[in-house]
Amino acid sequence: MKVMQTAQDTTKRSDKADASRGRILNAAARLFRDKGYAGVNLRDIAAKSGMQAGSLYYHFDSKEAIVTEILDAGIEAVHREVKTAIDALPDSASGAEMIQLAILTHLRSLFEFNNYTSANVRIYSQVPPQVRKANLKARKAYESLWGKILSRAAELGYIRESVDLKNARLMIISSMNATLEWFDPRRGNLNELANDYAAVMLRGLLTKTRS
Amino acid sequence: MKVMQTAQDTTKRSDKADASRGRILNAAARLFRDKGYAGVNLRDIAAKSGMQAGSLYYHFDSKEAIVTEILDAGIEAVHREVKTAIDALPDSASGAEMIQLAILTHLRSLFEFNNYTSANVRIYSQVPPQVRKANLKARKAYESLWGKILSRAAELGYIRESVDLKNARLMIISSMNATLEWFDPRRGNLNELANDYAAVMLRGLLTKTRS
DNA sequence: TTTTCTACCTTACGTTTGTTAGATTATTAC
DNA sequence: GTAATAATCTAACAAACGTAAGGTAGAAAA
Repeated sequence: MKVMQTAQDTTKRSDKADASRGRILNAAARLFRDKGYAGVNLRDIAAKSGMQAGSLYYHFDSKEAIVTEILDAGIEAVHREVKTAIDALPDSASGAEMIQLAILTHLRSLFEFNNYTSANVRIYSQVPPQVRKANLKARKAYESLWGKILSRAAELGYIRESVDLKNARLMIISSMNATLEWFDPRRGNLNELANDYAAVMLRGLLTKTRS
Repeated sequence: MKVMQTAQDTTKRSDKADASRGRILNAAARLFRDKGYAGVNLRDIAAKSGMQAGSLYYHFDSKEAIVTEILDAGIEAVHREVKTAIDALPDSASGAEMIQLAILTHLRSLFEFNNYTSANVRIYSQVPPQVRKANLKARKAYESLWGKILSRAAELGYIRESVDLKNARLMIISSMNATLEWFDPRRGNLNELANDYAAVMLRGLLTKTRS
């Protein structure tokens, strides 16, 4: 199991310690996502990681340290994925294509790659203030990536002038995150969801004739 | 302070007990919304209600009983508000007008009327399974109201045929709920937010010429 | 005025919580 | 093979938790 490492964390560790850290983070991310920050205790995390609660402290300083790392990894993962996908697009890509691809990639990060991004979305508001503060820089950076995507599309004339880009950016991101509350990737098709989402965001619900 | 009463709860109580119950529910709803279900303890709720933790048990059987009542009241409030608003529209109203009004009213319930609806949105996924189950009927009923709104608009020809109405209903509701994560009604204008939201949902981001 | 009941307070219980320290086992270095 | 280090276990702690039981002040009823 390859371990996710945040940008700040460049500590060298043995393979075994790395694997254990990874199991702890994976287990904690899943639990946090499902039960909230305060709803999860260290004994549950330890049990799911195949160890005792006290052993967690060999790898982490505190519960806050665990959740801090998960929050950062969650944003960094979706940021990296979306940036990579967008950068790979040809210059000839339209604004609609850019936004559609960004939507698909963000949703994939939420549901497919790991639980870190979804855990971040779910528990960010419940976490102690200093933890939230530590995650803010990464969050702003990701929001800024969407700002660039939208403003590039706007410069090329793809976006209606009446649209407030600052609001639209937060609307899109938070709307996608909200799919966590109802969409089940085991029952529905993620690609179809992304298509439906992009269609509504880009073209709206209304017919053109009677709008 | 008038107390919100769920449909099931027809118990007669003295004015004083009613007022105390109301303070407890208001305090708990606010705290749950801000810190999550497990993140709030009964001593905090009691302190904000001007009493001691043990006294809560004169009014409620348990922490679960408190949160159950809050969740129900939250959905019932937004349901009632949206239904009242829609029913007051003239028959000549267009699909766009209906949906726009429903969006505005839902957002107002989230941010203005009380904290019950926002508490529901925030903590529903973290609450014990039996509490979630108890709230499910009210949730389904509210979703069904949106289903009616959208299908009526669709019958009248206002909605693009390619739009999946089942998905669209959940998309709209959860997207509005997601504004809780970033919109601050003390800094932004709620009516403008609702207008922006409705504009994107109904007409999308794209210009018509280059879509 | 006395009695009764309502709406609390006080205190305490058993459990669960995050965390620590020391003992113990597994792995690596020599 | 032995020593050293790394990784984990065991056991316990102090605090915080939901909850229960019995007491009390004030209002209402008699």
